[in-house]
Order: sequence, then C-alpha cells, then structure tokens
Amino acid sequence: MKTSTNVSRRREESERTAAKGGRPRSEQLHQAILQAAVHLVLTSGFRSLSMDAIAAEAGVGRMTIYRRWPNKAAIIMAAFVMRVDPGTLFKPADNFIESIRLQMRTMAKAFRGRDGALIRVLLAEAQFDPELAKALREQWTLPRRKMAAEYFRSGIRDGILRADIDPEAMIDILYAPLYYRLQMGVGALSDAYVDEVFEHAMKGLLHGTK
Amino acid sequence: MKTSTNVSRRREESERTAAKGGRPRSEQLHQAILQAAVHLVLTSGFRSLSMDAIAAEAGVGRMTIYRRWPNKAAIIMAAFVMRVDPGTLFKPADNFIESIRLQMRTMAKAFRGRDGALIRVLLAEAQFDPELAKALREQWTLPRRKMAAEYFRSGIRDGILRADIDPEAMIDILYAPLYYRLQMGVGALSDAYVDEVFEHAMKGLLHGTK
Amino acid sequence: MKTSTNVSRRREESERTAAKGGRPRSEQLHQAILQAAVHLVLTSGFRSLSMDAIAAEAGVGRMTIYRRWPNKAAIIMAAFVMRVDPGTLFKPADNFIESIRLQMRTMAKAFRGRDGALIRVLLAEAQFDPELAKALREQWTLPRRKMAAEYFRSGIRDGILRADIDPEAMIDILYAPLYYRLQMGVGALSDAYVDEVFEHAMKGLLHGTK
Amino acid sequence: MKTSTNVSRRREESERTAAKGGRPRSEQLHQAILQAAVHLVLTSGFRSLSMDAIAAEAGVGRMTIYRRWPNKAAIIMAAFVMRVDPGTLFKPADNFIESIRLQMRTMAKAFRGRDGALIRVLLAEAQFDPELAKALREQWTLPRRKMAAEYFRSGIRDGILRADIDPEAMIDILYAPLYYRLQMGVGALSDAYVDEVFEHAMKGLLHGTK
DNA sequence: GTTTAATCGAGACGGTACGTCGAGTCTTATG
DNA sequence: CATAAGACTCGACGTACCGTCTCGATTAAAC
Repeated sequence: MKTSTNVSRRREESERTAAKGGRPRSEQLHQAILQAAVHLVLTSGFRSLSMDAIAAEAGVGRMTIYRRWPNKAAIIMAAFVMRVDPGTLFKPADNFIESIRLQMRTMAKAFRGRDGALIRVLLAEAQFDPELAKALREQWTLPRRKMAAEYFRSGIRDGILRADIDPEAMIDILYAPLYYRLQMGVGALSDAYVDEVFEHAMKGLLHGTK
Repeated sequence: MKTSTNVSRRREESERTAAKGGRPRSEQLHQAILQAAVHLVLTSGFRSLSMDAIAAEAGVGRMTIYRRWPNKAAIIMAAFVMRVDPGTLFKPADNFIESIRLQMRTMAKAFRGRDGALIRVLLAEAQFDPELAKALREQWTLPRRKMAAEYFRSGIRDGILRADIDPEAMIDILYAPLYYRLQMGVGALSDAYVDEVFEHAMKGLLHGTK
Repeated sequence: MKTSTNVSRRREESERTAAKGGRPRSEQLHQAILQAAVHLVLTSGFRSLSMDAIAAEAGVGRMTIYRRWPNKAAIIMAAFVMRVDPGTLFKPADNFIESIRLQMRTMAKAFRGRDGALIRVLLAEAQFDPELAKALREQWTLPRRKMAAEYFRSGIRDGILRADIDPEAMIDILYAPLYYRLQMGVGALSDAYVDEVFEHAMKGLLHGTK
Repeated sequence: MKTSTNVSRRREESERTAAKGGRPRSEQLHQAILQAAVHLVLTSGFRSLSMDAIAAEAGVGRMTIYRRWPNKAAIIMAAFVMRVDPGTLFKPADNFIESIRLQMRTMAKAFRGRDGALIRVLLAEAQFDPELAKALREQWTLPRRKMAAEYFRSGIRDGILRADIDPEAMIDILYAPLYYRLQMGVGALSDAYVDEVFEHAMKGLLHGTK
C-alpha cells in the first residue's frame, strides 16, 4: 500500500538521518510533514488533500501536525516559504533594463513549475482565508514588491526610467500579467509571452506622440 | 428564526408572481436559489456556505438544488453569469483612447462591488475545479477578451494605436492589474489607480527614445 | 429494462381487457397495483419495496396509488385479503376431529406458500402500525378465530370435546405454533409437524391420570 | 431543548462514573447508546427511531454508533441481549409440573413489560432482516428452547411426563401462545390466560378416552 | 543509568456537511 | 375529470473530514 510505503520511507530516512547525528527529531518531523503535504498537493490537488492523508503520508500522528499549523493552507504556506529564495530579486547586471526582463523570465519559469502550482493554491485559498491572505502578502507579495520598487526607483534616479513613473504601477503592469496567466488558463507563460509583455509595457501602447 | 422568515419571503413572492401569471414555477425556484446563494456568499463567505443553508434560505429542498447544479461553485457561477451584462464592452465614444479608460473604470467599479466578490470566489474556486475554470473562461474571460481585442485592432487599423501592438498583450497589461488588485489586497481598486495603470501603459515606462 | 417491460405488459393486458369490454378501468388499475405490489414483495422483499417501484411495475402514477391506500402495508393487506378464501374454514367432514387436523394442514400449506410470506410481512409490519394491526385483526385473525370457536363449541355440544374446554385457549394451543414456526425459523412447517402438535395437544402432555 | 438536556445528563453521569474510577469510557458510551436507544423505542416506537435521534439522546456522534452496530435493529438486539437473564430458566422446584407453570408466568410477565416491547420489535424486524433473525434465534430462541427441552426430557425420564412426548412440540404448544398473544392484540397476556393454556395443554383437549 | 517529563503514533470522539434515497404532496399536460 | 409523469419539501441515511482528546509507547532530559 502506498501509505505504509511512504511511512516506512520516512522512517528509514529518519533513522538514517539520526545515525548521521543530524538535525533534531522535531525538525525532521517538520520537514517530513511539509514534504508530504507538497507531494500530495502536487499529485492529487489541494481539494482532495486531507489532514489524515498528510499524516499518513508523513507517517505522523495528526496531533503532531496540528501542534505546528492550524490548517492545510498554513502547511502549504510554510512549505512554500521554505522553498522561496530569500536572496536578491534582480541580478546586478550591467544592463538595467535587461535585468528586469530577466527577472520576469525567472519568475515565469518558477510559475511554470512547482512554485507556480503552490502559488496558485495559496492565492486561491487566501481568497477565503484572511489569515492566509495576510501571511501570503507579508511573506511573499510585499517583500518582492518592495525590492522591485526600490530597484525601479534606482532606475529613475539613474535617469533610465522616466521620472514621472510610479514604481507601484510599474510593478503591477509588468507582473500582474504573469499572475493572470497563471490563473486564467489563457495562453502559456512562455518566455516569449514575457518578452511581449515587457516590450509593450516599456514602449507604451500609443504612438510616440510625446 | 431567520430561515423561516426567508422561506416565507420566498413563498409570498412566489404567490405574488403566480398571481401576476408570471414565470413558471420552475423558473422561480431557479431564481430563488441563485438569489439565496449569492446573498449567503456575500454575507457569510463562500467557505461557510453549505447546500443546506442555501436550501433553507431559498425555502427549497436539497434535491431541487442538486437537480440543477453539481456543487456550490456551479451555483455561484450561474448567478454570476445571470448578472453579467451581455451588452457591448466599449461605449462607441468619439474619443477612442478615453473609451478604453472608461471601460477600465467601469470594470474596476464592478470589481469593487458585488461582482468583484463573486469573481474573487469563482476565480479562486476555479483553481481547484477544472469544470468551473472552463466555464469561467468560456463565459466570462474569453468573450470579453475577444471584444477587447477587436476593439484594439480597430484602433490599430485607424492608426490610433501603434501597428506593432499585440492586442492580447495589451489586454493583459491593462486588465491583469485589476485582477491582481482584486485578489492581492495590495492597495485599492480606485479610479485613480485605474488611471495610473492606464497612463503608464499608454505612455510606456521608458524615456521617449523611440 | 425490467420496469418498462412490466409497464407495457400491464398496458397490453389493459387494452385486451378493455377490448373485451371487461371491468371498469378503475378496477383494472386496482388489480394491477395489487398484483405489482405482491409480485415485488415476493421477489424483492418488503423492505426494498418502494411506492415508486410499485407504480413503475404497475405502469401507474404514484397518486393513483395514494388515492386508494395510505401506505405500502395497506396495499399488501388489500392484496392479501383479496386472496383469502372467504369460504368455510372447516370442511363438514364425517369425522369431527380429523376435520380439525385437516384444517391445520391446510393452513400450514398456505403458510408454506405465498400467503405465508404475506402474513409474515403483514404481521411484522403490524407491530409498528396500529392501523394495520387493526385491519389484520378484523379481516383475518378474528373472523377465523370466530369460525373456529364456533366449530369447537359444536364439538363440545356434541360431546366430542371435553365440556370444560375453552375454545379460545384451544385455538391458541393448536394454531399459535403454526405462527410461531412461520416466524421463528425454528424447524419446518411440515404436515408431520402439524400432526405432532395436533396429537400432543389432543392427548395432553401428562400421563393419563385424569 | 430535550436533546441538550439529555446530552448533559449523559455527560454529567459520565463524569460521575469517571470520578468513581469506573468502567472505561468506551464501555460507558456503549451503555449510553443502548440506554438511549431503548428509551426512544419505548417512548416513540421503533419506526420513528433514527440514528440521529439515538446519537442526540446519547450525546454521541453518529459514527460512534455506526462503529459498533450496523443498524437500528442491531442496537436494540444488543440492548435486549444485555437485559436477558442468562441464568437458569426453570427454578429447581419440588413440584416439576408447577415449575413449568411458574416459568410460563415469568415469561408472560416479562412479555407484559419492557422485554415484551423489545421482543415484539425484534421479532417483527427479524422478518425483514435475516441477520437479525439469526441473531435473535441464536441468542434468544434456541438457548431457551434447549434448556426447556432438557427440562422436559428430565420430566420424561422421571416418569412425570408421558414417554411419547416430543419436547419440541411440547415447547411450541406451551410457549407459542404467549408469542401469539404478544403480537396479535387478541386478549391479554394475563396469568389467568397462562394458566388456561397450561391446563388445557396438560390435560389434553379430548375426553380422557385414552 | 535510571527515572521523569515530553512528545510521539494511533485512533476514537463530537460534530458538520455531504450527496442519495424514499415518502407523501402538488403541478402540469394528456386523453 | 382522472390519469401518468415527475418535480417538489422533508428528513433519514451512511460517509468523509475536521479539530480535539485519550491512550500507551518511545524518546530525551534530568538526576
């Protein structure tokens, strides 16, 4: 049976890790639960995900999960946060503009993969769960918006971007389309698409009458 | 008790309508259910919405609901579709550009109200329910994209918009930010915000080097 | 499909009968319903019997049934009463005593067949349904007890039975065992069993010390 | 409200028992459920008995009931079995014959009370439920028949009963009338009635021609 | 090295909502 | 007008999860 297989898989791993004198057991359980939750979400979807299933997959009692997180969404959120690269958003490239395009491509690539699936789930669930919405905003959305805004402001200071640009609006115009495509099922999140959005936004939609 | 109040409300209305020789009973039930569902979603939220509650609020048996829709999301979808104005998207204004801005404002206003709440719920639920995703795409997203794309293409033909613009990308840049703000809880969906997005997108983000 | 087959069966029969200028249509429906009900009880059991099923089997609307009987049990009761031979209970035989034994055998035979199944169902259902209990008592139990009591009394008058016998108790001693075996699943309701009960009751259980 | 009253009644009792360091909790629930079920059957009848009602009356979740018994009848059966005195059937009296009469009276008395109501329900339900029929036969009918048969056989051995008597037939003649009266609503199950049946059966119905 | 105190797995518990089924009522269209 | 068809309200069914709680067993720390 799948469950017991996974249980023993976790157990064996646990013993192995302990033998290596690794992290404390509590930390191992943490990881095992997050891993199990993500695995189940990616394979079976968030809706058919139950606390029981996570507990079984992780080889763990239900209380052990509830001791750490209040609900399924919080687990996925924790797993997602753990995966997010806390590093810099924009590579300090010699070409300011191209660096933006590259960052957008990186994000699109993430959205195409595992992170995209998690974001989709979290963003959707957040519509019903203010706690989660807050967490998502504070741990994902706002930090990245802040970094982007700062980067864009530096571009304004350096005279590369127009002075009358609002970084917040710029962020929305460039990145909202990625979220839109992630959720809407209207066309792919390809690099070509990213480029197109990027070019259009940069050049503007009107004739160069200014 | 709340329920019986609502039940009788529906019943009285039913008799009144029948007295007017109005719509067939079946159609009345349809409306009563949709109305009850929307009312409950708007007051108590989608998560705490149960088939029982809808049935009670509508003064209707559970089976009558299941006969018509397979789940809660489908009910909300039906209610939403019923509300959507199937008319033209862009008012044939003398000023092509301003007409776009007006349409964006109209949409933002809708998003601020009842429709926004429904869209939020539907879009979120659609992330877990492919059937709903399909319905939402076909009955909401795609038709409006199509109309917008045609309008934009006419702008290109008339030489108002640049010839090298992809209407699809233009749609995303202009409208995705509205969805983004609807969901993210990052700032309000005010007319001022709409204008800002509009202006930035139209003028472009770069210096007028073109 | 089974149902439609049966429906058309009834319909064809109906037309045939009508062509013969037979009983009024209402009476035909009556019979068709009772027949369908008995058929279903005998094949599928009383528990898995629904008004829908009867209506479908009889090719009849549900209201047509409810107009005639208040519930399933009443239908079976009606069907049962219709089958019961309203004639004499005891054949006027030359041998008074043997006539009793014969009557017991006749009853046992009936209990082994279709009537037994119906009695079992009715008697059981009557434990939960006072109306049915009354009907069963008045249309089945009491009439037969009365006839038997009279017959036994004639035996007393004629000096064949002891003068100090209470016919009611005699009825119970002779016939209750048949009902007991019908319900208990303890041994068969064979003629041999009937004879044994009969002999024991007649001779008494004690040594002939009297 | 009735339910909450009963719930708390059970709860308080639970705490009291726990304070006494009494039976394990699981056993308490068992008892509470059986008690609630019997109470409801005796007050409202078996037909209007629902799993929901039992659960509410016992202050218990539905699953807790389903974990233990498959249906209502099984619960009543369990409650009944628990009440049945597993002791000897016939008091070892100095007078063999009178001991039988006494036993019959004891049974009649039981049938007049709570046990009679339960037996009625169980016997009726058993006509539709082979599982229950089997349980009732094996846990009620057959054990008592066996004890009675042995007792009667000892009477034969001791020369008190006639040698040609079949204990099984004797059981039926003596006891079937009690079941008959229990179910038929034909006369009361009084001690006088028991005596009458007893006397008739013992003396035989015919003239002492033997 | 043993004892003590957490922490664990397992799983039963009360509860809520589900989706289905049948009873009995009421409506509509047919003949 | 009575009917067949079938939609309606109501309420019980049995299931699935939720989040809580209890129970031994296992582990880790304190002694």
